[in-house]
Amino acid sequence: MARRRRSSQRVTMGEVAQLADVSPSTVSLYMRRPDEVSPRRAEKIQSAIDRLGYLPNTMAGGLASSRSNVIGVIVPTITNSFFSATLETLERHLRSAGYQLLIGNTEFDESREEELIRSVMSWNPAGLVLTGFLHSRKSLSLLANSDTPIVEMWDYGRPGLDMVVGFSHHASGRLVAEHMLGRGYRRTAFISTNFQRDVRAGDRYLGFRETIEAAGGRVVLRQLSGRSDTAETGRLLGELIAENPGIEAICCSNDMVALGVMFECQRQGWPIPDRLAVAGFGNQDFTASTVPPMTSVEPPRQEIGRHVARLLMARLRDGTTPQEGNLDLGVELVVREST
Amino acid sequence: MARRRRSSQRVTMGEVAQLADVSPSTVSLYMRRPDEVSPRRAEKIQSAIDRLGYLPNTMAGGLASSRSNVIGVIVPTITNSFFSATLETLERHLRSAGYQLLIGNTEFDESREEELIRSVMSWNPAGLVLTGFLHSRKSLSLLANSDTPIVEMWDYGRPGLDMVVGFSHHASGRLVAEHMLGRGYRRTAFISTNFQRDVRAGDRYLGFRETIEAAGGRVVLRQLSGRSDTAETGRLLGELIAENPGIEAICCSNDMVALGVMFECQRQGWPIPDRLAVAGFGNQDFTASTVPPMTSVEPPRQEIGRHVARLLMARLRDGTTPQEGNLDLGVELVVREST
DNA sequence: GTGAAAGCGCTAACAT
DNA sequence: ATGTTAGCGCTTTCAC
Repeated sequence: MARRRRSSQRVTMGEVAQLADVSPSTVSLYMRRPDEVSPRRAEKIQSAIDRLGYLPNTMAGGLASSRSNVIGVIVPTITNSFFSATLETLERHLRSAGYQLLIGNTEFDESREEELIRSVMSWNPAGLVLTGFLHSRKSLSLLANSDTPIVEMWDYGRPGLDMVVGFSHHASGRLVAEHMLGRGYRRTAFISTNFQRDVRAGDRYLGFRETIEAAGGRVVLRQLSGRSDTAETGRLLGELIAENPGIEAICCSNDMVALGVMFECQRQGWPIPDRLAVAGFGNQDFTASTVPPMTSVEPPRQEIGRHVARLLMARLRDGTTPQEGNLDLGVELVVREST
Repeated sequence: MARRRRSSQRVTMGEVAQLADVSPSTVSLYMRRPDEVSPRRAEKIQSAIDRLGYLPNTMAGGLASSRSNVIGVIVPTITNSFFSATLETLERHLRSAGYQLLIGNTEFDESREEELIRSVMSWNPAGLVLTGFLHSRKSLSLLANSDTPIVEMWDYGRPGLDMVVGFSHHASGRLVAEHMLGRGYRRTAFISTNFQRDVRAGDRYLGFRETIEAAGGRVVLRQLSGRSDTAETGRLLGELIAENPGIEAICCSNDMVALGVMFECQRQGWPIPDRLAVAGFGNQDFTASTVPPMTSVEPPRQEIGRHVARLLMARLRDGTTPQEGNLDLGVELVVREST
């Protein structure tokens, strides 16, 4: 069934001006700096706005002022509690400062990032937030001749394009390794989402492996084919233990993988941590309630959002970058009974 | 090099035209309908674009054509696998058709929805996607005198503002109830995230309760104080069973709550489903791997995204709404060993 | 404090 | 097929 609608004309600033009996530029001034308009006219203008249901046209405003209130944010995926928590915090902080987030997700595809950067830059954004340091050559050249403030987030330890807010995934893997070594585990395994998809999981693995091996231990690696999948994790763990029965501890690239490991242990009747110690990454809500409670690493999801917003706004306000334009927020190991 | 520009200054269409030795409007035409430009000039224009690194200014284009490629999407939260999966699918489909998503999250606050609608509408969006049917009076009046296509998603069964894509949460609660009754459970409980936050969980509860009670059963309700929290869920379950030792089955408002219930059962040594049957909602990946595997309801997360995109694009293309502008996508009960 | 006028960078009639 | 011209709805000098 086809339905026709009147294409209702939007109210413009000029119409508001006419009704309020002032000039358009006075209305414009009122919208931007209300206290520079005399109370009498201010009131007339406001009532005209209310009466007509006026909504300013952001595009026209952005074009005229040749600056926008848009901040582009590009993440690998929003279906992931890591990035979505950061996004939510970032959104809250930036929106309250009058900015609008334009979110793009690459679905872990580098060429999509390029396309997204293109698309975001065409909005003339006030700022751009990227995930990690890995960008294609073309992406870099797109950003090279632009003076848009850029923050790379969720990683740390390599030179960034502009500002950086994150933490070292390598150090985070090391932290778990040191804990495992402290508990006396030497024969370990690392079960991970695919490094192709998630380079940062790869960094955590390296940090873990280097530390374990430096202490004379051993690390067997298993990668899932794609994203965290508890069923595949269970299968992988079964094979892993069949081939390496001496393994005492498993470090997982995230909590979901660790959950899959714990379920499989339960199914096999392997007591945790006596037969197998298990650690996750993410410290998601449920880690405190697993049986036994899961040792995990708490990444600064929300803090990242907060600081990205702070740096961006400092730059936008006065063109400066705070001293700490390169910020390592660190992680915390939450030790529970699974190790 | 023809001329020097300060790097902060963006290249305009006019500069491309100049370098390609054509008029701006030819460049404009080339950008929008390349095959209506002669191959010779097309090539010159393209090489000028490449050489200058030209990126069109979306705001200027939008203003001039008085239409935008923006689709506003407002969800309660993006930190929730339900909505984020829908968003990801929606984004993929709409972006490939040239649209840009403007995502806002209300954090379950009705007054924030109003503000977000305002903010989105100021972009003159081509379409608007809202979650559910509950909108404040002011929100409604904002939408009343606009001809923007609107889709309300993730719910079904009440009259919508325009188009609707979702499923009945009431029916989904009923489905679980019928399954439980079929298994012989009559003394049941419903543990839920807070209805204030999540009205749809409330609908599922109603559907569940009505069906159980119609069969002579009983339902005890427990609400969490906020979002799904496995620790709080454990506590609640403990109290619930202490006060109602006869309860045989628990229906949870989502899989995370059900996971909390299963952990608590494991901790207490209550065999599932013999002492207590447990069902979730969401059919998240991990439900297949819990011990025992969890019975859950599969909502059409991705399908919602797909169909919202489809309806929106049909309307935008030819102004029509397909036959099924009001779409119940239904749910599927996935029965596993936890019931 | 207020208004007139000149754009912002593009699109869309229309003319050629 | 290409160019000319007149806006889109707002912001921003700059007079008054």
